[in-house]
Amino acid sequence: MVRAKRASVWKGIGWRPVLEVYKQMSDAGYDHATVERRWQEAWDDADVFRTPDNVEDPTYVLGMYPYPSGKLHMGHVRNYTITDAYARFRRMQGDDVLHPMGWDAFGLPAENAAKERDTNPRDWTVDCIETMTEQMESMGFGYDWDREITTCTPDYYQWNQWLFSRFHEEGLVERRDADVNWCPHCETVLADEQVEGEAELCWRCETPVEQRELEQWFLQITEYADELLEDIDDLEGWPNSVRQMQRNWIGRQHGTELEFHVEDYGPVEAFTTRVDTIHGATFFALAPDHPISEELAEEDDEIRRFVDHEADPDGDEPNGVETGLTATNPATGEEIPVYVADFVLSDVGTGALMAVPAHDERDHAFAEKMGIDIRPVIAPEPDGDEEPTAPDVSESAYTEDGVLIDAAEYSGLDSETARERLTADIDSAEEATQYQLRDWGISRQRYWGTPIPVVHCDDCGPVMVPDEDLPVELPEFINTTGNPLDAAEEWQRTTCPECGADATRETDTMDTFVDSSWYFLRYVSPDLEDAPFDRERANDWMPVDQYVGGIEHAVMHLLYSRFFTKVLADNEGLEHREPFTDLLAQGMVQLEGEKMSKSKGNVVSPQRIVEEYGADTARLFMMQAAQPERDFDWSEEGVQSTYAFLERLQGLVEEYAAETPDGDDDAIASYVDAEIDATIAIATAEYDDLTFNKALRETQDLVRTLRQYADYTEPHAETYERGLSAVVRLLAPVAPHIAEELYDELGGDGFVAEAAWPTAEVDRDYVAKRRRLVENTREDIRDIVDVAGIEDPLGIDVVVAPEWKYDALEIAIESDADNLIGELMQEGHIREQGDAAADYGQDLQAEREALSMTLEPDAEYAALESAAWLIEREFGAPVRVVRAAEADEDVLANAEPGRPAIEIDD
RNA sequence: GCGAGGGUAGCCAAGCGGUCAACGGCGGCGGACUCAAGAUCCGCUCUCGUAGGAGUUCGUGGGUUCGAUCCCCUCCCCUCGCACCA
Repeated sequence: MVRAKRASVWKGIGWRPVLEVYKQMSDAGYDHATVERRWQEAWDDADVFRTPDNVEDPTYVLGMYPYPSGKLHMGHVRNYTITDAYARFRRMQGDDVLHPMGWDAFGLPAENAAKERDTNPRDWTVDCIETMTEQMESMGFGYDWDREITTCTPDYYQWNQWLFSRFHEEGLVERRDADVNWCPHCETVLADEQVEGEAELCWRCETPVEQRELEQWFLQITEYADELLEDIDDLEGWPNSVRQMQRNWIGRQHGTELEFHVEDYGPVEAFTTRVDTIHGATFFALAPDHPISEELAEEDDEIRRFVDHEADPDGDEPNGVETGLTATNPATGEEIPVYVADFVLSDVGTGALMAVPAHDERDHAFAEKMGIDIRPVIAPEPDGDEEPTAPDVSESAYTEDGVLIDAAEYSGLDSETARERLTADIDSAEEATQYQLRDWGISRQRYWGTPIPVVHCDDCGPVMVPDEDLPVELPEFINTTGNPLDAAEEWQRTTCPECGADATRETDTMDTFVDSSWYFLRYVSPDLEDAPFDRERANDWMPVDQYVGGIEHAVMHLLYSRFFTKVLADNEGLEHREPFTDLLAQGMVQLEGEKMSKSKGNVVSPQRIVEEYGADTARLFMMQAAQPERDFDWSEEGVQSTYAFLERLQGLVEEYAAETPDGDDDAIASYVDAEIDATIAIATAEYDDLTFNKALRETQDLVRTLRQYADYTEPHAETYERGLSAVVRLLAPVAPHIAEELYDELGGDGFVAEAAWPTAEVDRDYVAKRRRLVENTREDIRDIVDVAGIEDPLGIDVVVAPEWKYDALEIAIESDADNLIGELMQEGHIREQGDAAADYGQDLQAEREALSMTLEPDAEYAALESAAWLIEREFGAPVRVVRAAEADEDVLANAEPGRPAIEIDD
């Protein structure tokens, strides 16, 4: 309340009628549509974002290219604002920058849309691309459109086919019958990675996936499993979550493969990671679809019934049926019963396992249910030289490593050693590695994709189409159920490249993830006619320095791209084994905590926002709302306040341009000047880190400081302009159009997009100390005024501590003497302060461990002097910053380094 | 269950050993301007305090430390990924 009244004291102090200007501004609004269009055209005319082929090693900034679905959504806008802002930042820092855009243009939605609209996928896709290109331009994204790629053009997809042939030559392509995931809705197969969650839903349409057996083409990514796994450790620029997801997906496990001899059937291979527990194996279990189970089911009704009806691999309960057979434990020679059990999965390990109920939770549950022996053979490591004692396994299994017990000559060994010994000692046992990763099935029974370049000949079988006959182009679209290529009979008819006989074309097309596994290489030389990419230039320009996209591609696209890169490195002379140095997985744009989706009807249209507020507002709001990797809520209020901010900034710049102020280069100017430096230093570091939210916060703070400056006094023109110019450039990566406009207004040469990034030499630590000092001092004054109930201060003295206190503080920090006061008193100039020295010494002693250096006395004086206007402005009273030498003794008692004494006259 | 990331004032969100009762924004409150409203500007927004003080706070409970929002451990909750994985 006290402070409220004070406002009247300094009303009207202002150098000019700022409020009037604001009022006119807000009535007029700012004409974002005109401004934005003007600069988009200007950039385009001047080829600002072109990256010539002859640059040496540009900073490669890339957003995951979009599927052309028709309209940009907020996720796209966020994704591409991040890359655009970063690319623009790097460009202003003087880097050559490669920032291209293209289209992931093959895919089922185009086929569905074509059917619905009675058109064809190509026309539909081209339309979508056109619309989205316009939208991207209206957002002000600065791409090198000369490098645009579109994967559904033969120019692009011929290289998918060419690469397929190269993979084939390297033995990385295989065709085989396989149980595959079949989406009945999409009428095509899906890779394992494209099936989501426990319910096994199609990643595109969320239809439950079925199993089918089909002849399929596979790329043998498993050949690279080890390298793909091990190189994850070096991907330090990637988020941990993504790295971990890829590790899990590859799922490598080291263990032992060994044979159990099953009565009547001979040796059966089992895989285990815990061969050290083999003495506790009390039964053997087969998957329901294991060949032996299937054979048994032929003869045994009980087993038949179990396999066909009861087995439920998805249920929580382990179910099983006894076969009456026994298996021989290769370590002990013991005969143990064989079960068919549904918790054994045929695609894990070998589909058969030795079960050790004492040391495995699942085996334990099954044994309890079936009344099978539970025999502990691993004990926890005992303390000291005590004997190991068997763990209690009646309730649950003991699954840790430990010391072997009741294990014949292996008793007493630790688990690790026992595993090595047993693997060596058991005849049929050998070390083995299992992976969860499967080969990548790329066959899709769809039209709108890259035709697999293969011809089927009755005599020669499947034959690769020779390179000179590539591309195999898609025929005209036929609107039919199932795969349109199956209906394209004429297209199918061809001759065998090997024997010349009549033959038919392969009608499967490639998974569109093939397209995206190398598109980042095509941008390097998009028009090259005799190779997918220019090898030399790719070696110079790759890898992508900063890649940005959604987390949903953590496994699929990002793993396949790594795989392709490694294959190209091994066989095509690419000198990089990883495609993406730094990866940012951007967060979602939500509405009231929920993901935006058409089905929920909570979608905010970027187009509407651009129309109402402009692209700059949309971009700036998004970038300041949260760190790029975090989810955040869209907020209409937030957008409005961002818009208002831009309007105010424009008012500030226009006012300056209309009439140059004529203030002095005084203490206030030096404060503003220091704040400009501080802002530049901090914002630059934050831009480097892609933490735009923090960079923008600093920048907006500076605008506030500048406004307060101009409100308070007539600014020093040079300082003020430097501040405005810094703000404009710091904002340029995120709000590029208005930045161009204001840069122009301030008389900048050329484009701000090509202007030099502002620089400042300041120490962030120094800035923090200075700001802290000023802030603390202001707070202290507020406290005093408040607590003491001072209505109307007449004058405020801020008194810097005497030099000897700084000396004493320094000594206190450095000293480790028990008696600090004694140590201080050894200094003559401190000792002569008498009681004051003793008092301060006691204070220091009390806070001994918490002391830290403040600014030097002169720096502190200067900082306070330059910030005095803030205090005057706030409290409406003249402020004197006083050096210790000019102050009274009794006042000085309260002054400490970093904490000036305060005297308020009321 | 395993793994990754989180839990900070009414909400969003910085901070990640002392300078922290904790930046900033939104919301709310008071004031300036206005005939008024809006916009804009200045403050306030954990509790108590007549000169900068004190108390209680950063999911929970412990611990390390002279000192913890910040480090370690337990537990709870949220989000994401994987999962009868042998």
